[in-house]
Amino acid sequence: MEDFLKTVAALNDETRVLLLRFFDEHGALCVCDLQASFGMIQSRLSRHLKILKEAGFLRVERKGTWAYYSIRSPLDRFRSEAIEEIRHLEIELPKLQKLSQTGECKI
Amino acid sequence: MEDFLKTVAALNDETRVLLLRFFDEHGALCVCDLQASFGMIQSRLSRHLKILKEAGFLRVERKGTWAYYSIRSPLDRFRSEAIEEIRHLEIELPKLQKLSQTGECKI
DNA sequence: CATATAAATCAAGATATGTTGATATATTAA
DNA sequence: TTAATATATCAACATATCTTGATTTATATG
Repeated sequence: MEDFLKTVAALNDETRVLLLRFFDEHGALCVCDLQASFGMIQSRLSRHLKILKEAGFLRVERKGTWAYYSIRSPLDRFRSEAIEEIRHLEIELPKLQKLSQTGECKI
Repeated sequence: MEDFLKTVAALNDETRVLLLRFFDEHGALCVCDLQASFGMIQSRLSRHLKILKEAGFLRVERKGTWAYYSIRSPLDRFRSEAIEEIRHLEIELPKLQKLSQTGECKI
């Protein structure tokens, strides 16, 4: 029960749904990429990424000071179905700004 | 997005997960059956049933003063998967007290 | 009609969650 | 070591959600 509630609680926020969809489309991204793409402040993103990670949706890989988040694989059945559902939502996502790759990340 | 968030919000509460599992096991039940079975007050149950209904999980059929709730059928894919997931949770449910059938419902 | 029962709704308080700005931590490089 | 950058965490406030008890609504019955 605890695990299930943590999973659905993670899904129960528009920002986190947008993030999951963004990762689903673009793969691994670091926080500053998301800051640039979504125009959100860093503490807000860190919080949501932590919730998604602890709910089993995301994994993190550190490279220097960067933290690259991506959708965990494999996902169990229910989480996969959730991602699939999110994949088919009609939502407008921001354009990807991948600053971490070009070294422009000084936000 | 709105519909998806409403669906996961409905799942994001232990009481509602227990109710869904209870309906999954026992079929149609009225509010007073649930009051007797769960030992919860009526306003609390009515609120949760309304949320589950408006999220597309339950339907209601009125018979006199009774309102019989049951899991809606057919459910779309994601809601079905949610029910399936809930079906496999290791949770302890109360024993069913079906007062509405025996006419004992005077709570 | 008046009364009784089942269910829905409302108001108030408690708890949880999200946002922001400030601060702390970690890594890299001078 | 010091400074700079990226990320994480914290504190304060705002908003949302849950619970309860009281009230309202709807139906059935005398």
